[in-house]
Amino acid sequence: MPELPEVETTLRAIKKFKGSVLKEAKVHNKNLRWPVVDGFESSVKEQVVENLERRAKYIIFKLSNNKNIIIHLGMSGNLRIANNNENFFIKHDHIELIFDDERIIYNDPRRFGSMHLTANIHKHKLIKNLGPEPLSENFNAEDFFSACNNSKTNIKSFLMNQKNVVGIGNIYASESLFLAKINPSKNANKLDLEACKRLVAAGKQILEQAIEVGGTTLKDFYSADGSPGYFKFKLNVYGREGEICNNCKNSIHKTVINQRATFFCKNCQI
DNA sequence: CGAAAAACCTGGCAGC
DNA sequence: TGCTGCCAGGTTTTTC
Repeated sequence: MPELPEVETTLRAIKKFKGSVLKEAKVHNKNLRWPVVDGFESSVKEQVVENLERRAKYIIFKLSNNKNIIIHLGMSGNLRIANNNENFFIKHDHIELIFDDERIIYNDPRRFGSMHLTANIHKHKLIKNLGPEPLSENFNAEDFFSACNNSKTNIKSFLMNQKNVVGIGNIYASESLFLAKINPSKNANKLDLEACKRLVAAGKQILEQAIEVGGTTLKDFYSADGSPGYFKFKLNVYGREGEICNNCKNSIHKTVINQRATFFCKNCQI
């Protein structure tokens, strides 16, 4: 389910566990994208969750023993909250993080996600090479423009590369490029500063709006299949092949870039 | 080295 | 009803 807004929405839903004691973890299936380390359960047992934060698409639990749990949801992962008096499992519930009254359940059919334990977040291999947060000042037109200049790939792949900016996945890449009126196949090094300004602004706007509507789904967070996500966000191009462009009334086209479905308007996006 | 393709998995759906 | 093939919101690993 996750691009950055969905991860952020998930984080906000579980933020209430900050300050709580993680009584116990149960790993039912350790075979995720990478195996959950041996000793995970004993390492996190009875630790206070001192902070809950997000970096890129990773959710990070800071524990009182100075260890950190890192969670990535992959393509199909989600977290949900369940009451401990409901002994309710569904297929692909892999890990439980159990608190006094409630527990957080990690479910992931495709197991592209993962859960890690590390002492130093910033040295972790999945974290250390990440690019700027899209909603921060570190993601700005000037720096993005100079990075684009040094790239030979197309702008859509460039935008989805987490070294250049984090959090933008396949859906919001198409949506951002539509809003910025840039053709997804265009070489990154062909973008001028004005185009970069539009794209950076578009990316921030899309992500902020998606987070905003994601927040409205929080009330559904308890239901097993009520995962917050894309269904509330109004998409201009993604999944709309053959439909009418909301801007110019030509039809939306679909192509494949880097093995990923890509949607755009040939008329609006130059 | 950077860029492009393959790989990791399961489930849902269209088409036969 | 099956069965088959294709598609899916990510990112690492392998190949060129």
